[in-house]
Amino acid sequence: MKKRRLITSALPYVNNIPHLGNLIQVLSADVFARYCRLAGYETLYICGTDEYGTATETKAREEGITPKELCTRYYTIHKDIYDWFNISFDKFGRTSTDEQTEIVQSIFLKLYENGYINEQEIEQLYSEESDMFLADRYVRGTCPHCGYTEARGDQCENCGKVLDPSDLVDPRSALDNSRPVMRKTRHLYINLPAILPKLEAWMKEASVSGRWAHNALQMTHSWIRDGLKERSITRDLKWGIPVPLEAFAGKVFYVWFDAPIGYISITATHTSDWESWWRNPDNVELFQFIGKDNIPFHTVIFPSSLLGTHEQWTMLHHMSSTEYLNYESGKFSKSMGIGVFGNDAQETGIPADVWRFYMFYNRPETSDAVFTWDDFQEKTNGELIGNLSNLVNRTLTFVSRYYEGSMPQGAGSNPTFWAEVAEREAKITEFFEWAQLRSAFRAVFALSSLGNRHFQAGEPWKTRETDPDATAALLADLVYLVRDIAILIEPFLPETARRIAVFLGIEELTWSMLGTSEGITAVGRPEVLFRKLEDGQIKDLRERFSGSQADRAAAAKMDETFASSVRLVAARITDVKRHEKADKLFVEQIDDGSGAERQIVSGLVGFYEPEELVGKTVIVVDNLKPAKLRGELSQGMLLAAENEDRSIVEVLFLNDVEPGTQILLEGIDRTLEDPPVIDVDTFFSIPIEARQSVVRVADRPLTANGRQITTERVADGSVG
RNA sequence: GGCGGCGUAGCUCAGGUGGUAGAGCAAACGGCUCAUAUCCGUUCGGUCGGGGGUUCAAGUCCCUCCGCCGCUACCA
Repeated sequence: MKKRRLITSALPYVNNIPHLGNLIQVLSADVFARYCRLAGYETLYICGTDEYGTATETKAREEGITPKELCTRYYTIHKDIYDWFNISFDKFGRTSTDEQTEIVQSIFLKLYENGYINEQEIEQLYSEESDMFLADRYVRGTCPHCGYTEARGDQCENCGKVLDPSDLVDPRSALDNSRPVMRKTRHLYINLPAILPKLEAWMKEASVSGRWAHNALQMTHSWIRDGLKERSITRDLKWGIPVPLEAFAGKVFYVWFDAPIGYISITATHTSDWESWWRNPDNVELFQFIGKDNIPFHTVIFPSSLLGTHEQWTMLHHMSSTEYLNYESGKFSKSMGIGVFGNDAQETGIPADVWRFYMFYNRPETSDAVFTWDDFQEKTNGELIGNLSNLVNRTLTFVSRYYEGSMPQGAGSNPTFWAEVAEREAKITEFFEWAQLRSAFRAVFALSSLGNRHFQAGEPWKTRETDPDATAALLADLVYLVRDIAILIEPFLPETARRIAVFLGIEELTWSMLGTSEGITAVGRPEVLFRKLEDGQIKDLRERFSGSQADRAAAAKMDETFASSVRLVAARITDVKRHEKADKLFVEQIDDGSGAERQIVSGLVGFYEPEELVGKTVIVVDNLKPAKLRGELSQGMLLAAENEDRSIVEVLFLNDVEPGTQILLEGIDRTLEDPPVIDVDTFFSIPIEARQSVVRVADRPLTANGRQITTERVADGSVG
């Protein structure tokens, strides 16, 4: 009796539109689920959007709609994309449901009864105006580290320091601008260390029987080694699941606690019999498909939550974690809009099966992989069309042309050929069993290639009249091989498999048909399965979705960007001290002409002595967000040129330039009066270089009082 | 600087527990014509990032250096 298989793919966060890199997990689980169904396992594939949490609450607030409305909007986008890719979910649900509330609360209460939940009292900011505790990111104020006035309570966007909202100087509510007060609040923590012995006992066995990947195990172990502590599971938010304790009314669970439980609750929205899946470890195997960044949640946090209930749950059996898919020369990036997104794929006019083909042919199974348009074209034309599609086409065309579409009747099948096929099919099945999808897929193409060789070696176009009996037998073998290939690719290319089945007059493909030679009586004239990807088409797509094109455009106007975002001024160094707690840093007092005191920190120890700097006039980035370097405030940054190996660092000194003078780009002589505050990354995104001893941005030299700024020792190098 | 990952043929990638380097594509040549100028065969091609070590034997283990990516820092 085969076990039932419960399959999940990581729940995508609702307000992210998935790109090809994200789609891999959902597609992988789909292939596995389709395989399991064909192979006769009772299968359930569950996924859905993860909806609770501050991110959606904030975004909904900004747009003036309810979080639920926002989620519904995005849920539809997700669903459309997955539908287009033919993902065969048994249920694609969402986490904002009554079932989720009920199950999360009951799991929590079990943990609570079993003593794995602790509470701690902390002080948090509270808005009396809005009558609510403020989530970390709803508090704004002045960063205690760098002085940035718009710092958020969770993290200062300026200096990047992780903050506690209570650290903020002069805090205010981002909702109503009122001044929040400190108020005591209590939060609940799950005691993961207390559950650890159970977790380890379970993991020791599960990781072996489920054949967890080496890297997943290693990641889990290191996570346990240096990170396992009590984790807070509640928040003072509205958009979430209420904590079912009177003393905690008004609080909700933190998303990471409830999200994995979404797998269970979504099942519950699909069938009232959900416990037969999730509370049935003896008969159900759980396969989870995730990205490599998600491993600890599925190996530690979620299992711990379940183990802590002291009840029976269906726990993770096999985990398939994919690596990253990169795009052309870089990474897929949601924030920067780089790459191909789910909705883009639809608009290319390229069928879903072709996308699916390439995603699996090049699935990032054991290491990161790269999506390139050239490779996409090459693999599609060469393998999908030249190899597999061609075998189908040449075989079926031959039969329908020379045998009027009826199944050739010959001297019986070739046992040597079928022995080889059977061996390969067994291997492919084994790959499928452990979700080694890419290996399985490639092996199918190798099998197809074998078919092409068999066809070629048999030369039926020659023997058709000289030895009709043998020729008919050969063709019959090939037709059944085509049928087998249709079965084997169904999980990957469902639409294509269905079309081949139609040519062969087969209603339903199943794994048990593999290797058999019966059931087909007639062959229809096949239509071409795929159109080749043309050079011009690929070129257009590459340009349309090219990040580098945007980069080129940006580079072309880099000087403009610089002129409108970076303000450089001359400043005189009045004092230099060694930083007491740092080996490489000087702390300089400077006069920037404004009369105000100003301090900057520079990593010049070893390159300059203090007396070489005092009294000199240097160039300072004026509108850089202040930062604290090893405890000392740095309000700006001085410019220095360095050669390639950083063996020479040359501070850019100015002669006869008054402090406060703005440094300009030649040809763009406009001063910047009210510059935006920029962070270091923004600053460094615009390269300043020394070329032939002239300091430039793009090709424009920097000038002070109309004179070009030059270097003495570093003729060519970068400036920062 | 620290932690993690990676570096295998022109390209995209395979290579549990160490035992004479693999696939596909690209390139060159030849063959075939049933098939979407497709298919089949042959050849070419790598001191497995550099160096050192352990071993009878290392792409595979250890050390070190270099380069790239991610996170991070007294980067700037």
